[in-house]
Amino acid sequence: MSRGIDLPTSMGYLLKEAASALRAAMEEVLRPLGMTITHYSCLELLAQRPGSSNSELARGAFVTRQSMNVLVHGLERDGYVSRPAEAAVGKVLPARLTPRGRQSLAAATAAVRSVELRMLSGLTPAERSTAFAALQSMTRALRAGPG
Amino acid sequence: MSRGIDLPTSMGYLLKEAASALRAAMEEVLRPLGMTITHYSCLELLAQRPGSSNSELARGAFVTRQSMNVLVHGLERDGYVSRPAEAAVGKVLPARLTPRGRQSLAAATAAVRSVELRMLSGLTPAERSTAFAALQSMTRALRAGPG
DNA sequence: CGACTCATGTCAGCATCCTGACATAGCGTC
DNA sequence: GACGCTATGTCAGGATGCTGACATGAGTCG
Repeated sequence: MSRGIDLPTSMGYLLKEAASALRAAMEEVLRPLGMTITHYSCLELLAQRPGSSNSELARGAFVTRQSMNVLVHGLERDGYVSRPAEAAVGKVLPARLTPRGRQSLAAATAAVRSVELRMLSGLTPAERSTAFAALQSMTRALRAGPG
Repeated sequence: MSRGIDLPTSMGYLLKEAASALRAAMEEVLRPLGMTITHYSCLELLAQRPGSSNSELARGAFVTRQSMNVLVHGLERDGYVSRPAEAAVGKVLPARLTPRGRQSLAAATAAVRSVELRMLSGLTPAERSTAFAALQSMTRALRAGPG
């Protein structure tokens, strides 16, 4: 089919490839639970930072406020999260997990953890920490801007 | 604003974070050239594998055949790539870069290369190859499936 | 206090990409 | 040659996410 020419051996392409594979694997294990990756990300963020605002969740899940807004509304409608009807102070509506949301998250977390373990199965602890530091360095350098 | 609680320190989150930062940085440098990431990816793939089919390009750019199809039609309309009107054999329409496409790609490649260099600026050659191998291992393990 | 800046929530419109489905061509097997 | 399997190109429909814009509230500085 293809002439077997070398695919791009750039770190950028490899990073995209790994992220794509991770995304596919996570979708695969979350689908049986009736959740999407964004669903899970939102719940996981709320578990770690209860009372987060919509905008904070959006930044944590790498989406816009608007997208996260419709998602949170859906989660609220389905009883996974709860928000006060009106802002106690300012315009921020702090969201929290409901018991149902916490229960749903527990199953999802287990599934995602298994994916992450599989992803790291071929690496020694030393290699893992090196890769971890390298990814942190890359993210920092990219965020620094062109200057 | 936030209580400064530790953000997820999982490799998966970090991978997504790095890929997101890379995407943002690439969009930033490609926008002045009037190109999107998918545009660039398609042209780069065609430069490395001339005569690729639409489906091959889709796999290489991590999108569906349908999405790549509309993209290639646009690139063909704008004179960046050329495809035969009818398939010489089978249904495959092999695409090739036009001189204009090659010229446009050259500028984009330079811009993307600068982003990649910035991304790797904080890493030693040894760290780079270790990270490269780690990403390859992670991708392989994820693609292997749950079994 | 008044003006300015910033962050947030929200609305409307649009672009992008995907899922599902279909017909067709090549390939291998019998 | 007939059949099944795979891959490709294409069409229609819908879900998802983003850009642009607006009003409001909080904090800051003169």
